[in-house]
Amino acid sequence: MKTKDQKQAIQNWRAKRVTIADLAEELGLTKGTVSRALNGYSDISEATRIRVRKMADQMGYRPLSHAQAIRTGLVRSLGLVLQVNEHDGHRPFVAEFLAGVSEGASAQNWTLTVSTAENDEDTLRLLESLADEQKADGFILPRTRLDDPRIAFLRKQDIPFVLYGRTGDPTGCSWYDITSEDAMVEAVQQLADLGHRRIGFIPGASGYTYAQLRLEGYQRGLEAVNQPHDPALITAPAVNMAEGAEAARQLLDQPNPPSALLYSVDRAAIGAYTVAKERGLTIGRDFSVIAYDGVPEGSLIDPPLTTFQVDTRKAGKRLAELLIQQIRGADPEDLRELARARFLDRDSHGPAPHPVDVVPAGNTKT
Amino acid sequence: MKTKDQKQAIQNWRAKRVTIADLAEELGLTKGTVSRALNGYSDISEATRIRVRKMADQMGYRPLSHAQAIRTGLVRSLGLVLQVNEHDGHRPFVAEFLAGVSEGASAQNWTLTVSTAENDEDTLRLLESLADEQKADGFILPRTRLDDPRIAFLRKQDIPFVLYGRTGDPTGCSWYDITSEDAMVEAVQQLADLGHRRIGFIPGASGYTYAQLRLEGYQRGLEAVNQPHDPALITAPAVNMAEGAEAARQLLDQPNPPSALLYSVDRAAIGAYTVAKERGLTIGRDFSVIAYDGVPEGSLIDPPLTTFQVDTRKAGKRLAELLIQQIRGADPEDLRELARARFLDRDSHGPAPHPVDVVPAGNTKT
DNA sequence: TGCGTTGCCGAAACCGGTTTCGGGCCTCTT
DNA sequence: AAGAGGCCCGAAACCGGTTTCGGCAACGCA
Repeated sequence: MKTKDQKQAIQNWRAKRVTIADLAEELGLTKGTVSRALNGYSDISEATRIRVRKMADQMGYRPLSHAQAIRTGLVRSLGLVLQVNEHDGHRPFVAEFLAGVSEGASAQNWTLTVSTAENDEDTLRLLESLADEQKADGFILPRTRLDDPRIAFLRKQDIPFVLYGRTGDPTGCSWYDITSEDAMVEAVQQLADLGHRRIGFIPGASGYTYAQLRLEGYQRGLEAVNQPHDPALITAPAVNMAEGAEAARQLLDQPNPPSALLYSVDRAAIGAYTVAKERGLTIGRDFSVIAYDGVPEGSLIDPPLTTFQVDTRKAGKRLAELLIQQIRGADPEDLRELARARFLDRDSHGPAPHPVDVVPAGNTKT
Repeated sequence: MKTKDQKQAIQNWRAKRVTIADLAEELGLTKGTVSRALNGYSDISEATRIRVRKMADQMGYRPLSHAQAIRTGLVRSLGLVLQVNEHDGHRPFVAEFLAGVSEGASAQNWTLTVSTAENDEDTLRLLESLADEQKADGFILPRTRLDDPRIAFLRKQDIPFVLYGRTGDPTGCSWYDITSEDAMVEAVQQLADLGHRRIGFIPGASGYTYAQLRLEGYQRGLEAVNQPHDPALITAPAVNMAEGAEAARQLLDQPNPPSALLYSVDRAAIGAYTVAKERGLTIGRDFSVIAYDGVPEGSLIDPPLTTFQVDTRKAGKRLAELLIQQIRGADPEDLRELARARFLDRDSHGPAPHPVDVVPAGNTKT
């Protein structure tokens, strides 16, 4: 079953690694005592605790997490299942997100187990087997939906998890999220201040919590600036260039077209650039565009896209920290955090083209 | 140290999970026998082997990899350390790559442990601790260099690894790679066929194997079409938009400027678009651009970028498979695979602007 | 002085697997 | 018919940790 080389290799690392038994012998104690000392049991005297701790450092002892796991059931690993065949609006962020999670995890000497799935069924299957085979002690769920099968599953199985995003039924859920709804409110206000009186809205993928929240943000924004809700100003969901372009056409072709388009998603907003070129319009002058996400391409296109930037890396880091806390016994409902997106004031938005009746004072960009 | 909830939770999954002892009891055998039966030892009769196999399936027995690991030293996990603060030309591919690796790994019931690092030192430290703590049985090394500290380290420690890319000293190395040098040859030939007599080359990040190979490919291409090597046609390395633009300026400002620019990296090539706009030139007509990588933005810009596409997902998958083979005892030097990039014939290249003396017959794009 | 606490640690079981060792039974020779 | 050998499996040690249990010694108190 095994080659000689392999056995040799195994021999090698076995020779090097210092075990708890080595430590115990060196200290003149038993394994059990050493273990309890290191794990802070109260029946170990302060003196020996320190002595053990010191010797452990000195000898470079590091317990094997999977040897511990066999008794404790914890492998000190966070699970992440990425669904990759969706609209790929989030792919540019994967690296950032991983960096964050990894940073948060390895700071406490935890690791990250990643897996990818094609669809919901796959995802659930993976969550199940990863949990069952104890490859991960808990999971980070990105891109949450209002009604999310992953949440239902993990909740039922009593497996710890944290959400990147919020969800319909928050019972027993922890999360970290960016308040993109606030960003939408802010965007509407900015546009209204610039004289825009009809603002079109292009929602994100339906079913996802973020899409719902951004829509609500848009609506709250309208109320804040005393503009009427007009269903004709809200298009079908758009998450990529083609859909974004289609949405732009539909809005601009109306008898009373909006002078500003508020996109839920950057990559859809890029579609508006195609439409502008088609029609010889200049974005930022003939009509305004504001979006959300902060994809890198946004700064490359002409004019650079006004949008909101998300600190994806920090999100990953906080999620890792929250999940670890939860696995260690914290109450999930105490672990909820929100942060704001950063406004990137670029050139795809500007004053409304046709001067309107009343422009609020002090907001006329010369 | 632990809450009651946690103990309860542990109780729960313990109750459910079927262990090898359960299996043995059900079969009227001992753990040892069952274990040997499942692992294909020769001292178990075919009959009982089948009986055990069947019962295992029926009861849904799945061994805990970390329980096995404590004796075997193998956790059935692949390690991947991503360096994230580099020029981010490869970030868009991270998701694809992960999907591939994950696919290859989970097909054989292995998992993937990911970690990120800021710099070389970090990376080595992580490799060391992941290997030492047996979080991974081997590693996949992306973005290899001619002289790669990771390779030196892992080789010395006798830890299995596979390269995504090649390296200076191939002793004991396995790899999967795309022959981007062939792509460069092909590009030069295409351009020469279109009448280009001076082709500029913009190298990738120095130190990386790919950069060296692509440069050699460019030079081989020149020889194949009988064009002279002119050092003035080779710029400093460029891996992002700014550097790419600078390289374009430098080449186009020469007294005898090239009519085509061959970039090692897509994201640098995008810089040429800025320069074209600055000078009122049209890419694909006034001068040609061909690049390499196949980043998504390439199809969004105007004109769409002619480039070579890499099947990153497949690369990840093959790498996972190769690494698993190696860990199972295969000779690393038998595990080497090369594949070709796919030419994306888009619009950023075209016939040379100033008709030249001799145009090879049959290659005049009308 | 006697007795119950308390503090502290050793001994041993335990977790879920793997691997070594030895021996019973059957078969095949001679 | 007896010895040799092979086929199979049980028994037990082992891997590197954790956790339970019990007991010894010192201490406090009456």
